[in-house]
Amino acid sequence: MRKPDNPGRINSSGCAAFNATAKLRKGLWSPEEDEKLVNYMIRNGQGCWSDVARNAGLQRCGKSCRLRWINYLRPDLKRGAFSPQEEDLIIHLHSLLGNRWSQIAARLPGRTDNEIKNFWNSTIKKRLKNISSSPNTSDSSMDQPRDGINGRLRSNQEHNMMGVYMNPSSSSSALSSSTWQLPNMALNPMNLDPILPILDQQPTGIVGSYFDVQPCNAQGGIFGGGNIDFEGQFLVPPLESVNNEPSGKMGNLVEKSTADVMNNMNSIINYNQCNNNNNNNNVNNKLSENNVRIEGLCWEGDELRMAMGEWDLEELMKDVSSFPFLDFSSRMTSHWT
DNA sequence: AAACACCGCAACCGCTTGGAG
DNA sequence: TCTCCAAGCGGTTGCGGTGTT
Repeated sequence: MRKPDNPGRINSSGCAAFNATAKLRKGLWSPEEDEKLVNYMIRNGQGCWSDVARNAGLQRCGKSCRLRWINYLRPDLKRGAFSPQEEDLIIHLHSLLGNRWSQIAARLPGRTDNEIKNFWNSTIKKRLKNISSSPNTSDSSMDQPRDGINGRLRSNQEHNMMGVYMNPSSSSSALSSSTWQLPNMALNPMNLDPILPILDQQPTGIVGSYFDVQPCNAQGGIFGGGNIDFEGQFLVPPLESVNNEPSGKMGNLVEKSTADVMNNMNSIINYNQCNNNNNNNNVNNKLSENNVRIEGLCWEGDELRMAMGEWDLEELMKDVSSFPFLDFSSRMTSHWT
């Protein structure tokens, strides 16, 4: 926390528009200031933040008001500790999005980017660091995702394409497990995620893409195949910004069947790199037989690229051979028989 | 009980982006 | 095209609380 500055102190931050004419407060907000801001927002709603600060009678810059409202006073904020499900989701999303806290926060209703950022830096990062501090994972930097087996730092491209830090124990607190491994990724439409209710809050009512991940075995054989135990889960609700974009610009959002999801994913990862077509067919057939359906948001080609924030998938796919965990087919068959 | 170390988190800072004129 | 400004974002700071010695 910061000590409230003298009210007379000239603001030297980014609130340039006010500096010349007003002496602005900095530091912690008093209850009176909070009350003024809340009352104003309730009465007038959000407008230009400079006007909010002025009209609410606050000696604060608009930027400060905005932050206070967004991070603390907003009525729809969820308070209290992060649930294990939220932890899981944050970790999964961070593995995909990196430090795009606002993007992550957009998928966690009631949580702010600041809150998630703090939570990550103080709690999750530390736990991951502890996990990675085994003899084989001595590198201390946790800003990059790492291979849970040998501690090798992965490139951002690898990072973006994989779900890292997957939790083998499913919905329990993700990082409480000492057996964290990189996932072998596989689709599992059968296993509904306890996080799913979060998605009900998506404005369109469309449920987001849902993929499951397969934890690697405890012996470190992440690419070893073998029996599949679908436990770890992986969920990426859609970006609201994507939802709101007109079709044609950001891509259409389409509800698709599980088989379609499979096909999309296969095309996305340039499935030609994977050899076992029989297994792939086997999986798709199995999905079709069971008439299983994922209420999924899917993006194809450019659509997916846009949805993933302009990442160059072709670039990402260049090294697809270095992502054996993306080979769904060779690890799924035993589960479906 | 006091001193110290560590941690969590509210708030700040500086930069980028996008819209308006 | 350029400038200005508001909004948004991610990184950083530093205080108060808590745990440890």
